[in-house]
Amino acid sequence: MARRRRGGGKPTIADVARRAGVGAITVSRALREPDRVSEDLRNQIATAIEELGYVPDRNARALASARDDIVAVLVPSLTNNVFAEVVRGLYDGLGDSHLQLHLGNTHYSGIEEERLLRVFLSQRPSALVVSGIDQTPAARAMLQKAGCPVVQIMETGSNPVDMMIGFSHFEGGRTVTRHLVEMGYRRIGFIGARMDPRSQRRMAGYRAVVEEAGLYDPRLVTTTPTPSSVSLGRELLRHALAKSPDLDAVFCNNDDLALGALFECNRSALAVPGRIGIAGFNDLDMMEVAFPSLTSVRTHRYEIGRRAVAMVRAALSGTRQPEHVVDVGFELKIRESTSRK
Amino acid sequence: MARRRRGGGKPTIADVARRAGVGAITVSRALREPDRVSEDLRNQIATAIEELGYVPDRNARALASARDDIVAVLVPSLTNNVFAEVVRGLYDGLGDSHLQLHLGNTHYSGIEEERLLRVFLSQRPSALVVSGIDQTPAARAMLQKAGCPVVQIMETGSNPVDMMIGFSHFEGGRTVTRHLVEMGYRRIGFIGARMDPRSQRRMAGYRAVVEEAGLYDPRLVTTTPTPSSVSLGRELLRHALAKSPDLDAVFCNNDDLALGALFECNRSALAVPGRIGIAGFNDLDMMEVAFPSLTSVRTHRYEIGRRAVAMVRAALSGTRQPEHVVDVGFELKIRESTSRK
DNA sequence: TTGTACGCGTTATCAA
DNA sequence: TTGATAACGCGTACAA
Repeated sequence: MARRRRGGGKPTIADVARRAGVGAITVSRALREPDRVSEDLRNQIATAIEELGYVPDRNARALASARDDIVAVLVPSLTNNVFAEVVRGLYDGLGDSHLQLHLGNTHYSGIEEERLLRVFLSQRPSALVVSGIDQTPAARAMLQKAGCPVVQIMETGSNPVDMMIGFSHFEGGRTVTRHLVEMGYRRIGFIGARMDPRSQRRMAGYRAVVEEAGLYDPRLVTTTPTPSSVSLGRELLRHALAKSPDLDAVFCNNDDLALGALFECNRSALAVPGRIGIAGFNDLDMMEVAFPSLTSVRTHRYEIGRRAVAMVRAALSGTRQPEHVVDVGFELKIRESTSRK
Repeated sequence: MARRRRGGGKPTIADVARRAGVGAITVSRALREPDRVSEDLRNQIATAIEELGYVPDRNARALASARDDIVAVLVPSLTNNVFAEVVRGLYDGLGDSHLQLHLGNTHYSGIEEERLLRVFLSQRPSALVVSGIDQTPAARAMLQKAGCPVVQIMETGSNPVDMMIGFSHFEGGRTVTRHLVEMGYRRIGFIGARMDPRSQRRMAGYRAVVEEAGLYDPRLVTTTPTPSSVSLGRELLRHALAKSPDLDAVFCNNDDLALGALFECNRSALAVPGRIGIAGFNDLDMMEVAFPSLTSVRTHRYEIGRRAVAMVRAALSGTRQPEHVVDVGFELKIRESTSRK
């Protein structure tokens, strides 16, 4: 009988208004700025909403107000513990703001990052959070004219699109390697998986130190583009030992590899840290618990997530902070796995 | 001079149309159904889009077409490896469809799930994917009248809101425990963290088996609402041993706990599996690599993600599959940690 | 193959 | 404090 609407027949703000005997705009206001609507009307409206089961349509709202409460986030991986914690930080940073996170997984691919950027941009997000500093030129261009705050996370560099928060992976790599040298290891290897830009910079840090110490030997380096895993750590260490039987320490590109390396040593009865020293990167929870406990570099990924959102919120509310690039640093955690007597 | 638009002055489809010398609708079509537009115009339009840097507005599109390509996904955690892999499966299941994932993290809270459901519903998603079968009554009601396909994942049960794909955690718990009994362990403990509904059902499976075998003893059970971690596994095993020094095996609620338990045994020189048998749940990559390798239950979370999206796509295209509830099962992986000679 | 008129549900603007 | 009206940018229906 009644003319059918195009949509699924869901109640609209007009239905609520009619039922509450007020204008549509008043309902709109009651929802967004309750203070500006008299208590009487507010109650009538609330009742009508309840009875009708009205749910506001975000699309219409975004269209009409030319704004949107979405923060689009691009990370290379969700499975990777490190980024999972960044995301946790981002969520927690939201607090009581009305912002919503929109997650995109680039799978460590610049092309995919570009594609997702296009998709997300079409949502007219309030802000953009992207990982790393190695965007493709096209992606960078899109970021530049996005017309909203942009935060690059997990790394620091000299050419921020807008804001930036992270740390230097190169310095991280240097720090662990220096520690290994100081502990007296001389045949210090590097094993790395995936070898994304950040991994490469950590490796560059490693190389800088061993070269400076006159300890560099290409046969000590074992990498693969394969994604990282504990089992891969085991394999890579085996390869490394096959190539250089006199290897006496390894800086593992990340903690999963380090754990795999430890298990391989256990299985082959190679004493850690006596025969072989092991160090990882990121300092996941398990590193401290392992036996022997594993040296690693603690990165502040949760904090990075939190503060990235804080930066976004500050920018959105106009109170943009003076420092657009913040380096949260890292912390070397020396443990049993590199402490030979 | 020119009247300013309300929006940020971003180019619209009308701008593109004007520049390309065609009607707006033709641009719209060129974007969505390129085949229905002559090649000439298509090229002109593409050029205009390029020059203007036009990005379509998804909000306007969703509003006008009363449809949306978003699949809203609610998971209890993103940090948890298990759900991270589910999400990976979901992404991969998308394939070449135009669907987009919208992720929400409920933090294992029914209240938060309710809140997010409301938020997501206001986006009028094309489909909904939620974790588990323990929604609050209010959440369940919202799901029921969502007016779109709904998939409950990671568990099976008898009252699907719509579709469902997962496995029985109760059976999973029974299977591991039975294995432990069969291997001759007699003082079989259970350690569990977080104790969300799925953990509880696994524990119920454990209890069913040990009771049947006349082996049940409440002092063998150690649980905590604290989120799971490797270090917590270590602590819980320590507590368990303090309470029951004769403990000879543990079914760990998940693999992180199992790894922590293993490290604690290593550290305390308790032979695994000789003195203590250890079994985990989920079968993460590291379980096979550990020394000794760790028995676990392989769950098909990636597959669950993939197939959940497949079910959504089928439902959306009308070719709804006959079976609305699918049980993908699990697989007991027997390894060194429970194989005493 | 292309275009015109109109509606989608909401909010901004301005007036009452 | 409240309301009428006109956008917001795009897609549908129908016509050309």
